[in-house]
Amino acid sequence: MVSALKGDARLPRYQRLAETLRDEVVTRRWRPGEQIPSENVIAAQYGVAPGTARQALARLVDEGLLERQHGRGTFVRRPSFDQSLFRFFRFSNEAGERVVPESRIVQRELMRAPSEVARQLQLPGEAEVIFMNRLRLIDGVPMLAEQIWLPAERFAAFMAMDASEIGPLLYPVYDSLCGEVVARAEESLTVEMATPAYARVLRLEEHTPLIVIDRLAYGYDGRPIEWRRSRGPAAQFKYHTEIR
Amino acid sequence: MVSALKGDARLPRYQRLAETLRDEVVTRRWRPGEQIPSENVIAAQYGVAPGTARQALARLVDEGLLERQHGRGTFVRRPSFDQSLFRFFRFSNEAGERVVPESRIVQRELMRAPSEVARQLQLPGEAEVIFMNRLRLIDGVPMLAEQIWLPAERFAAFMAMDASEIGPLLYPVYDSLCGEVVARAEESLTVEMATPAYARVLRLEEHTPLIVIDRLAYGYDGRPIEWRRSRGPAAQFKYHTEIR
DNA sequence: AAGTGGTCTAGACCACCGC
DNA sequence: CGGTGGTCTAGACCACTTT
Repeated sequence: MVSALKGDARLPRYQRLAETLRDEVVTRRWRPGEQIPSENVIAAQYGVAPGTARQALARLVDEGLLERQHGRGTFVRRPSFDQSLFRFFRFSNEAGERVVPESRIVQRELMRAPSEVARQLQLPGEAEVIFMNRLRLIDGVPMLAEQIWLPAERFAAFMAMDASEIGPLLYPVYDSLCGEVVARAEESLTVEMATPAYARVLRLEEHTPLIVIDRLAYGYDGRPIEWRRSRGPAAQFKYHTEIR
Repeated sequence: MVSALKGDARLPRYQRLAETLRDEVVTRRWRPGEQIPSENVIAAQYGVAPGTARQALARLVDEGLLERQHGRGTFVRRPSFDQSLFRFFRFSNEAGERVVPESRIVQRELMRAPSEVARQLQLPGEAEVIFMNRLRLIDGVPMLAEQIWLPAERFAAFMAMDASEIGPLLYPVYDSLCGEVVARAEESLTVEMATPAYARVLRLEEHTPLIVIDRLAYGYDGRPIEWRRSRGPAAQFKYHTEIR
């Protein structure tokens, strides 16, 4: 039997099919890394021509939701953006090699959400959040100071976890422990002068400029999951982009 | 009679057709703003199915080379990226409105290319370049200090032009006077401390951080056209981006 | 009404992958 | 080898713009 397409019947079929398939990912019936049915199967399932199914799949690949591999199949893309730091900072160790910075959680506690945090995470003002203070280090030298906030309600299992068992990559932990998958994030960059406290932590002179990166991470369903603010030395900052 | 497709015959037709059409733009047989033949005409012209022509056109739209308008036709896109400053700085006048900064060319002269300029513009070390020093101001207050270098050989007509007749947008002037069309550009951002000279020009305290934007602009053919380095107050800097 | 791009169909054949 | 996605064809019909 043919399944129904979501959305307004006046919309193009490939758009309605794309929305229908997107929903499979959003509701986690299709999970990251998983293979989805072939385009012929999907076409038959929803009663459209293979070319139309193809167009829908192409759109979802464009959006970064799916990945296609010639001869193998179509898969739900596993988002991974912990390389994101490298887009902004030149981090290398003494040998000049690029490395993933080591990670040290300095502090982790429950608190009432500060007003900006509540606003960013779209929580009521009195909501509880998990607050973390984290350092990223290379060869033992602190390169980045991060503050991280999570809605306490959805991250109870994370709060219960032993801090020493948490590796440098948080998003996979969010997924496996709390079922929260980060699908995309918005970042905004500004420059500020190091306060004495940050200068001490990052071993810089006072009144050295810092790059501040605010990142709001969203799930597939568009809800905010995590807000973090990272500070690093502006001297290490370099960003490259193309425009047209 | 059917025209020949460019490129290796083992490549997909739509790729070869895309390259062939790209060449029409690169060689300026099709000029920015101009309408190009319809997909049916192109398909017949090159002996491919309309769907294949369509695929080639879609790719060129993706690349930003063409624009399609339903019911009207397909057009060579007119690149325009002087809004690029707004991606990095929040410039507004006393009334809080966004404005295109006024432009004042402080200096314009011929010189031997400094080594970095020669490298960026891919010129021999002894080549002559046009050097410009330019200020961008809002309500008479300098917001941005720019240094601009052009290959003297290709920009003789620009050098001859009266400086007072040059508006805030240089790229259209490059096009109309010298036939040099900027198709894309690469930018890289870093932070540095204001030297006394820049602090004075931009009316900032000394040891204030500046954002430095290096921009190398390329023509459709991939040759570098212009190199510029702009400096503005880091306090006004804000950059927003999405990752997934 | 004529011409354009947008959607959709129903195939064919090819290239790549894993068994 | 069978199954997958990638390319290509040759149409039909629709939606939009212009004359």
